[in-house]
Amino acid sequence: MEMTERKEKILAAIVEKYIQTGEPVGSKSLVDALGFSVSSATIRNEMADLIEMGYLEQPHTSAGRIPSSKGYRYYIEHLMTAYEMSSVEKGIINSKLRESSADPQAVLEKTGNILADMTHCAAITTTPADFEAIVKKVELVPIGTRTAMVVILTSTGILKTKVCRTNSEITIDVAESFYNIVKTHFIGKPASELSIAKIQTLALSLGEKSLVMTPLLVALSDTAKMTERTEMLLEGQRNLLNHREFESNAFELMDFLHRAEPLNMVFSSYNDTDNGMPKVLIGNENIFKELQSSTMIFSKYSIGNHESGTLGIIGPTRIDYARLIPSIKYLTEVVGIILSDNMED
Amino acid sequence: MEMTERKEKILAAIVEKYIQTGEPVGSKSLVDALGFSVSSATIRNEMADLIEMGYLEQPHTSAGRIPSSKGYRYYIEHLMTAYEMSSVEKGIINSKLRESSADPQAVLEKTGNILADMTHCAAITTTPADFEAIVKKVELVPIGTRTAMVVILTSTGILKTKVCRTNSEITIDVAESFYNIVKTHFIGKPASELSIAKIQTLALSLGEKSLVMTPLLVALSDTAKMTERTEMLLEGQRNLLNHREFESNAFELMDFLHRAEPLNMVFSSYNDTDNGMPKVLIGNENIFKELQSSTMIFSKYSIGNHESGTLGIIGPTRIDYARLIPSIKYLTEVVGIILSDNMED
DNA sequence: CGTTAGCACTCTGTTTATTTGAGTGCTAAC
DNA sequence: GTTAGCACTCAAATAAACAGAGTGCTAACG
Repeated sequence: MEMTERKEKILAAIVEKYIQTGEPVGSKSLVDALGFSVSSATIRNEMADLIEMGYLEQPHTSAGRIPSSKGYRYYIEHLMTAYEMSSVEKGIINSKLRESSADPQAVLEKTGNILADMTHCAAITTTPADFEAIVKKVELVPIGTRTAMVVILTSTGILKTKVCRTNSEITIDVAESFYNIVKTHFIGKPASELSIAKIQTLALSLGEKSLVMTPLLVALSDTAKMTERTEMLLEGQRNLLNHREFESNAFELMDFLHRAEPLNMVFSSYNDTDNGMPKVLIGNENIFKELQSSTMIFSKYSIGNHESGTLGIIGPTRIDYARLIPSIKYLTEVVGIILSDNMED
Repeated sequence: MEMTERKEKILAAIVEKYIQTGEPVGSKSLVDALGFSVSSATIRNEMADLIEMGYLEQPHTSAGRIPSSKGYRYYIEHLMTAYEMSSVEKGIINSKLRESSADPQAVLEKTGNILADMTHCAAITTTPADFEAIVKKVELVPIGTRTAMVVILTSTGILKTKVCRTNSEITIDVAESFYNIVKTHFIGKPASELSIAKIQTLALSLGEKSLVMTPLLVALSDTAKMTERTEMLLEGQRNLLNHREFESNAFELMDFLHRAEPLNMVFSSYNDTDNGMPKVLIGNENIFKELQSSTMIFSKYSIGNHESGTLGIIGPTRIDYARLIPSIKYLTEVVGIILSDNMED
């Protein structure tokens, strides 16, 4: 059976009405919602076809219809007219994000908040990470006589610090040796080379200085690891409680969201930028059963030219796709721009 | 009417049974739970007295009894035998926290996680803050030609950093001037003196250098402010969903917890350390109506000798006080010790 | 042939009535 | 002061009845 224009119009009307009301949509209520005039019986016939084609579902025999995952997908790919954000809205978002633009972590937290507020869903953002990043700069900042802060800056503009403590005094002499080692072994090389293993072999060759140096180098290695590791920020989980579809299993969903690994798996298995369009996973399109009554919309922001992190939302499948997809797209772009600004020298 | 030993035993039994089962406790089921043998009628008489005295409540006529806030309070103050944590448990907590002991933020996050896991409640921790802190050290770490990181260390061991960007190059000359200004105006003085107002008057007196210097000084002021501001970390909110008492209003409660100010108000209005014992606020003992069906247990950790921050939990009033109060007490002590360690030079 | 009116049928959600049982409060006797 | 006994209360569970939204099907229509 093939799709006709009228079927498309009916499908679109059902999706939109259902998104709006949350109630299964009946044939009668569609009669007036549609532009052209047909009887409810005709619509029923068409709806029966749409069910057969897999675009609609029936909660039970004598109930209205609701869109299936496939129905939503057809809708977002062929039927919906994406909402255009006004420049005012854009301006507000922009200025909110610029407030704390120097700290990536803060920017992403804010982004999460904005997303959660805008969408009434749970928002997820991941901090930038880049496995190919190279160490650009290392600094050792003295804090106390035996305490210092290690600072790493990578080529992708990621800045991480860590405080470490040693057993003996960090003299100027020590600091100098530290910088020498860093210069010859690490600057200009991938951060991933700063492994514990390498540190250990290096420490062995240091002789008596090894004792003071090792903690510093270990801290350095830890910090380097931080530049590679993505961290997940979860905002607005409480919004999930306002959707009836999660009444019963809100805990399971929230618990799932806290286990970062599976989500990371999802994010990383969709690495190809779809021309900058956010990726949408609807209901049973999700791999994890915990998500199969939800929709995820996410997108990768780029720092410079590298896809560095993800931001997205999780909500019910019944969600205003036409508005949210463009919003997430825009936020992704802005975050990319702001964080890229940070990178330049 | 005065309290008798038998009444106490009955009250304790009711509280404990109710905490365990969540069902109103009837007179019959108490007969065998009590050590001595009396009939259910006698217990009923006693329970009637306890209601009159305000220690018990009745959800409706012909139902069992549940403890009132006052009843819980009497229980924790006179009747319960505090649970002693085993040294194994203590050891586990200790080592978990030591893992990331250098970064206070990380320690508190971990603490929150541990608390949430242990108690199945929502856990709140606040970062250390001290209004009387004195600026001990300031560093300017070069990041790029026009970017630098400002570092502040206070007398209470709080370390904060902020990246800032200027419009012109940060030369060695500029850095020197910066250090001079800092040395003469800020080191050894309270962090609170680093106000924007003061920065502004200072900037005016700088002449041509003002242009480069102002962003640096503003960043410095911002960073100083960060040392004073407490930040709230909320962990394990989802646990609240597992308590029937929050079935209907979980959203309201979670939403309340996200508005940091009211909670801060609560924390700061109980500043006196009650001999190191955690503060317990049960049901209607809470000022905010959003909390009146919950119990808060919190306690202040000290860095050095100053009370610096708070950690605690929020859960239903029906909670295992005998176990949780000592746990929170212990955690508070450990966190204090770990963070104090960081402070020493 | 697609469209439509008509109608019996299905299923849910709501209301109302009935029953059950745990638990109480009270009284009178011990 | 304690207890057995008993009538009473109330929430929760079960059942029955009802209303109404919506369908599927059939037969008629243009």
